[in-house]
Amino acid sequence: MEIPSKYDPRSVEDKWYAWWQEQKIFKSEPDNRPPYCIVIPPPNVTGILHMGHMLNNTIQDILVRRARMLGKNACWLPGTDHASIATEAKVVAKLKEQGIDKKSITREEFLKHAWEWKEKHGGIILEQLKKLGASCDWDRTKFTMDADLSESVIDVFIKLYNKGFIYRGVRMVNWDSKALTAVSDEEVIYKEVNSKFYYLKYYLEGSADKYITIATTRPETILGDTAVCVNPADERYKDFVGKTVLVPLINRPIKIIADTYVEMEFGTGALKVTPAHDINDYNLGIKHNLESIDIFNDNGTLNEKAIIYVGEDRFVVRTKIVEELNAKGHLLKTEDIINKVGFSERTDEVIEPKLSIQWFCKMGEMAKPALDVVMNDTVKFHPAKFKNTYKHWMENVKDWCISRQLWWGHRIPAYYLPNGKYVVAKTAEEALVLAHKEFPQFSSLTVKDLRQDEDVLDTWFSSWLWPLSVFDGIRNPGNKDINYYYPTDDLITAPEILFFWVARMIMAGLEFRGAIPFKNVYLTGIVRDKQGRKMSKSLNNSPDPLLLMDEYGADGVRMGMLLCSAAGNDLLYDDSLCEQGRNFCNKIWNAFRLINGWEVSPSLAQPETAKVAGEWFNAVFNQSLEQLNDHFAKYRLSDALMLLYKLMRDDYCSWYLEMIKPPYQQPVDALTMEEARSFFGKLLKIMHPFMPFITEEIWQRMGGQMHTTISLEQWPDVEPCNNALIHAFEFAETVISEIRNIRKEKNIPQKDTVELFVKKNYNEQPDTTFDGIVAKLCNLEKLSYTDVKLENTLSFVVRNTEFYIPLTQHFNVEEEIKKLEEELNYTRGFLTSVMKKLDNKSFVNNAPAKVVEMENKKKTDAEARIKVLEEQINSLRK
RNA sequence: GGGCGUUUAGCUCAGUCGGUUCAGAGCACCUGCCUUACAAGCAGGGGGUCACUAGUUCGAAUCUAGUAACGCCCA
Repeated sequence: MEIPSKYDPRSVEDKWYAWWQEQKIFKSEPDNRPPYCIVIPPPNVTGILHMGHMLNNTIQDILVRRARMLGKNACWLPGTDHASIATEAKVVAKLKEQGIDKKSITREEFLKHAWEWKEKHGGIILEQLKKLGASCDWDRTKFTMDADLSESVIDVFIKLYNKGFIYRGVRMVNWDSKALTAVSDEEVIYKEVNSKFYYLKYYLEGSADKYITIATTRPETILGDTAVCVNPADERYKDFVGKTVLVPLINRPIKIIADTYVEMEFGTGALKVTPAHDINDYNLGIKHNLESIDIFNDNGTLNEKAIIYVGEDRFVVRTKIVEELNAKGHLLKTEDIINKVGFSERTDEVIEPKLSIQWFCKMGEMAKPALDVVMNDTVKFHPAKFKNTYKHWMENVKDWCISRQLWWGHRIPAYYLPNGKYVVAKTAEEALVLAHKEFPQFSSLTVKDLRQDEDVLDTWFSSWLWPLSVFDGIRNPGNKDINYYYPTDDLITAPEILFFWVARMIMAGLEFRGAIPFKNVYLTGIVRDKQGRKMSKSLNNSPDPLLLMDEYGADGVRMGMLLCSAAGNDLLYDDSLCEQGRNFCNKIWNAFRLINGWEVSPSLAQPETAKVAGEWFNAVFNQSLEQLNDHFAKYRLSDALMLLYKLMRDDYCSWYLEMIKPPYQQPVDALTMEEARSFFGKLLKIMHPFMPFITEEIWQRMGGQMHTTISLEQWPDVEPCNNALIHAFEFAETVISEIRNIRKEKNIPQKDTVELFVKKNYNEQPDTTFDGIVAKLCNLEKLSYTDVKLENTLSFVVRNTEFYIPLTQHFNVEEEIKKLEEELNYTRGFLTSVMKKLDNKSFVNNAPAKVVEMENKKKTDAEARIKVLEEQINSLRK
């Protein structure tokens, strides 16, 4: 059967993926092998596969597949998270399209729609991962809102509440007035925007001309002002402190207070204080016992406390109020400034700092041990530089706002009594029991009188349990799975979520199981476009991974992603990387075609060249395998792949196969064929984690045994081998390269044979190991040794051995002399630099003996070479 | 404003213990080849003041300090 000269991934990939699944290759159940486990960073159910997932999941698949081949019981557990804000926004939008307003339906009705949406769209991304070749145990797929995982979340809430770690409090939160929920600090993106600084006059009470000027970027918030603050050391305002001014337009009297918090140089040095709408003002308000006036509704419109503009949007009011302030003589001037404004990561709405009652989780006590395990490398970060960032964050950790004003998610298990007090329990029934116990005065209370908290928990409050809850480790801490797979081995994620996911998983692991959740954290970079911009929908600069895989093959794209991705570094993605991956697949494919096309003759003996070639490649392979294992141990996957690329392309294809290639249309001997196939098989195995599809395809074609998959082959052991051979070949390689150069310079075609004479000097004995190979690769008619210089021949010198190619018609004495003189000059310069060191007494006295010895060897070698070159030049000049 | 990191070839990056495995790799580029596995290929080649300055040292891309540019996180 004719094998096409181009590898076609499309005809291969789906076939093998389906077969792997059918054969349950990725299935894992506890047994007595050592486990290797990765839990997937659960992608968001609203998500579709993007380049970040491609990178992240390729890395996970490589690690899992290698572990499987190392004989471990490898389990890669997939799943998704419910992404409360993003999903709820999607569902609300979808309902709106259908003409349904969220407010007009009940919570239960809404959740029904949400679940329908999840069932329909929630699994898309996992299906896409299969295209990539992800070797997940799909039978174990989890979702953060599965019944068992949900129960775990609620159990943990109750546990932490009873421990006093969860409390309810009034705090300044980041309010998203579009999503109508508080968002965490981590979900606020600060962007620089062009703003205006408005200078406003606040007149002293009862005065028509005395005023104090404040500067603000948010004039609409003056309606919530409850003080003006100046620095006590500020001479300009000394007389004002303690006096009363009137808030413009509404004439509310407020005090002028003094606090060193105010910077005299900033703005006018007088600060309007709005405790309900600015975190710094809030703190100032607590200190000075100021009133907080919240003038905003949840949707960003003004409420009746603002007195004017009630019901109008905050940004509309900003424009209007400036006009009015100007018209009424309160606006002194405006200035253009650039300031940073927080935007919601989810809705891109300007975040409103807002006072509200939220649920919080105390972090201090849990942070301490979680910091320790990272600092002492119980949990290792790759690259380690992220330890610094982690440390800084953990030492300045703030309490975690865990409530969200949404319906999609885990509802907070707090039940309010008619008097506003509450109890925390798993069910309403249990809550009632508790209520009766804690509040005996409500003895007639029934379940119907209890009102469950309307809010749900932050999605991270379920993801932080992920490595535990997917194995049911919260509800059933003694079960077989959790005991076997936990702690998991490696976690692969982005540094962006180091704090609000990785750190919290470590905390949760230690808090709820007393053990770390994973041993290694591999932090990937962000995939950017060629110009270094983040990939985003709005820029439309992100390629569709599915189209990419269609064009270059999953293996090609996997290789493309990985080639440029040192751990922790951002990678600048370009299609040409995938092209390189595709080309490499084609190279491997053609190596297979070559071998596959050889006819074997059982009667042929193995030629000496093929024997040497086999020994040499065996040595190279084992040396490379050792390095490869080392790269894996250090999580240097990009280096590992590059090593494989060179091993396959340069060493196997360009050198080894050319060494053993039988003459055109001649058969190959059986032993050489066997060796070539065996090496190829080993190469396929160690490349398999990176390129699972092509390696399986060729493996099957070579073996023709459908019952064994390369995925379960054993990773080769490093065998002892002849490393001296590798070194010896370097000399032969230089000789071959010199001859190729001469052919090229003199335009001598490869098919014309040439003769080569070798003259050893200084009584050196020739190492003839590679002579046959040199002769074969350079198409030599004859390779012979000589004791005399040959005249009128082309020549070159390697180390201090002379080589002659007797081709008189190509010989030009001037060119030869020139070439040799260039080398002579270079070597003399080299010797000078060596002598400089050796003549330096401090160097000889202080440097380690080994280093000095090396310099001495360089000296002798250079001197010997110089002598050979000089003699040759002299003989040419005769 | 505070913390951290980065700066090596046109691009993306290695460079572990300061010293011949130290100036490297891949890509890109240039030259020559449609040589019978592969032009998605082969064989060659050019290209860097290791950001800058000072210091430590016999010796610095590597260690120290400062400067500059860029990036990330936090406020």
